[in-house]
Amino acid sequence: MRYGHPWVCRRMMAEGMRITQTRMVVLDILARNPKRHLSAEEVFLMAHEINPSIGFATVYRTLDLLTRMGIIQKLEFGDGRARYELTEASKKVPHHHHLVCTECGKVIDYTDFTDEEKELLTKVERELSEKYNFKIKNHIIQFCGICNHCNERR
Amino acid sequence: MRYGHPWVCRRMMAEGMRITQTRMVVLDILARNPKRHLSAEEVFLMAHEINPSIGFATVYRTLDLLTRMGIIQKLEFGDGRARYELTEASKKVPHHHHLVCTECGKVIDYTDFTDEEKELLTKVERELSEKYNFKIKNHIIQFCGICNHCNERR
DNA sequence: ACGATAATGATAATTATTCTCAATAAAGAG
DNA sequence: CTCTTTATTGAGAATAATTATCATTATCGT
Ligand SMILES: [Mn+2]
Ligand SMILES: [Mn+2]
Ligand SMILES: [Zn+2]
Ligand SMILES: [Zn+2]
Repeated sequence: MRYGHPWVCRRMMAEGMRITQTRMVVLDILARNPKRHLSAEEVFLMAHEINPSIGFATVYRTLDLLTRMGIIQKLEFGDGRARYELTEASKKVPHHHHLVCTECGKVIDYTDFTDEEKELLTKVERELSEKYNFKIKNHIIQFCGICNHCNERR
Repeated sequence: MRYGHPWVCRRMMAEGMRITQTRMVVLDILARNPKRHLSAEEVFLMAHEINPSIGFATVYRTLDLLTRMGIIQKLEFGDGRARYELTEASKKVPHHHHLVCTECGKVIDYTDFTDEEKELLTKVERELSEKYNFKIKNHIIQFCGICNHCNERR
């Protein structure tokens, strides 16, 4: 069968993994929804519409696999369910961080200031990596607070 | 009764909250273990040793309360349980960020580079705050990767 | 097409966290 | 100190996200 995402497929094959229908469907859902922060359940529901035989457990397994491969990133915004989005490495999504409202859970992606941030981050990563002998794969940066909507309701 | 943490007590009273045994015990446990990243269960077990009548639900409630007050911070390192530590605002713990090993779950606190980081962070926070009309309370910065121990085991 | 086996789907099991509600204890008034 | 009000608590049940199990299936090199 023919699938998209040749870069991911190549990596999977190189590591002896099988390229399955479910894996491609899950990856495709994430690639087609770069702006959202999908939970496992949301991915499952969308996958289920494409192919009703896809199971919930496999969605979890696939999300975990893609996370370990560094293709997607698992994020926890404090509402008790993990969320997933493509990483910068996928080339489908720009490098960005998050603003999280602790009142309503709203999440804002921001790409501003990332040049300066990026520079410092690269430096910090390099030095931490050296000092602690730690192989850094990625990072999570979130600013937590109250969004404008929640602010006005006071 | 006489308790420590006068700063926290003052804030609680000012907001009409009651200063209870359980709250003080939980706060004390966190203040006495600044280096660890205690889970709710760990706090409960320690609280239970001090006063066996303290219940699990109240530990959760107190951790949530202290988090909302900005005295402690809730952290998720990806192992499925939240962890808590004092914030900088408590003056008992220095401003720091985290290195998280995605293999074994080890967490390293690092205080290096925080001067530069801090400066940029302050600037970013100010600008984001303005642009998105977002009242920023704190931030979470984590570098994820593989620790030296896990690296050597390959 | 075939065989070895990695991957899957259904479902049960686990586990962190939240909810419920009667009982308790903190704080202010007298 | 005693009394009253009511925020807070403890026990246990309930919820909900994630993980484990296991028989079945689909992938892929041959
Ligand atoms: Mn995002
Ligand atoms: Mn820490
Ligand atoms: Zn909000
Ligand atoms: Zn490790």
